[in-house]
Amino acid sequence: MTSTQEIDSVFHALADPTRRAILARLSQGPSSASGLAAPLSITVTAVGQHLHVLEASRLITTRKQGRVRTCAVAPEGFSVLERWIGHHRALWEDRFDRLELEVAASEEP
Amino acid sequence: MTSTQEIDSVFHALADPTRRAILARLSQGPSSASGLAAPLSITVTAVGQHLHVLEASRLITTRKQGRVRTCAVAPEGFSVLERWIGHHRALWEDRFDRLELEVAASEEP
DNA sequence: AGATTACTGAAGTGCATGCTTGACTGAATT
DNA sequence: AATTCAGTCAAGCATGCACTTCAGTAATCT
Repeated sequence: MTSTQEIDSVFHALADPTRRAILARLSQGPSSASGLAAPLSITVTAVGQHLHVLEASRLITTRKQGRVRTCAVAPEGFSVLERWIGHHRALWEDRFDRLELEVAASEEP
Repeated sequence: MTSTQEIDSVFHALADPTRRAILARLSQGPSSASGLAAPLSITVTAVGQHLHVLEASRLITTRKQGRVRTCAVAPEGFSVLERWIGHHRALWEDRFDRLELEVAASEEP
């Protein structure tokens, strides 16, 4: 099962363009916090805050060795997202199927 | 192609729990605005604002006949979401494959 | 025709959020 | 040992946003 809190944190994390840019960058390979900040033209502090949000929603993992924190994408957050989509798609396709049945039944009196 | 504006509007729409509740309700069948408002214990005005956001991101369609506006889920917004996930999954899995190749190459001197 | 119903628009409020600055910690470099 | 470098913490600011109330429009009911 997927709790609504998990879903909420994932969608909240992905709602921000800067965080999606960070994810796009990380999906091409790991990076440090300052390495992420440079092309975004924002402060390292701001990046740190985004990383905290992304890590809380399990979209990335973070590990600090020495003085540099290395970030990489994590599959868990994406799984939550995919399960949510799958669930809703199933609901609405099921409803669509039943609608077709009703139409078929009404055409055959 | 999917523009970043489309992606942004879809994620922004889905970031709000109330809007996701509306979607959950609509995935079980169409409803009017006031029919959506009742179980949410918020004003019809608030629902109308949410509907505007959801419609702009093509997650729902609405149609006003007479004085009642009927809402239903739409597949377009979800396609945008699925393409985004697929794109990122492809990037990171590709990277993962290349990583495995490197490891295999380094183990064979 | 008058009353009720379903929604829309404008304006306001309070809280969340993204970002900044400035001071600080600890690791690496010289 | 002194300095630079990577990141963190606290506080503040400005914008955005979800929601409300109040007023208005148009369709439906009696």
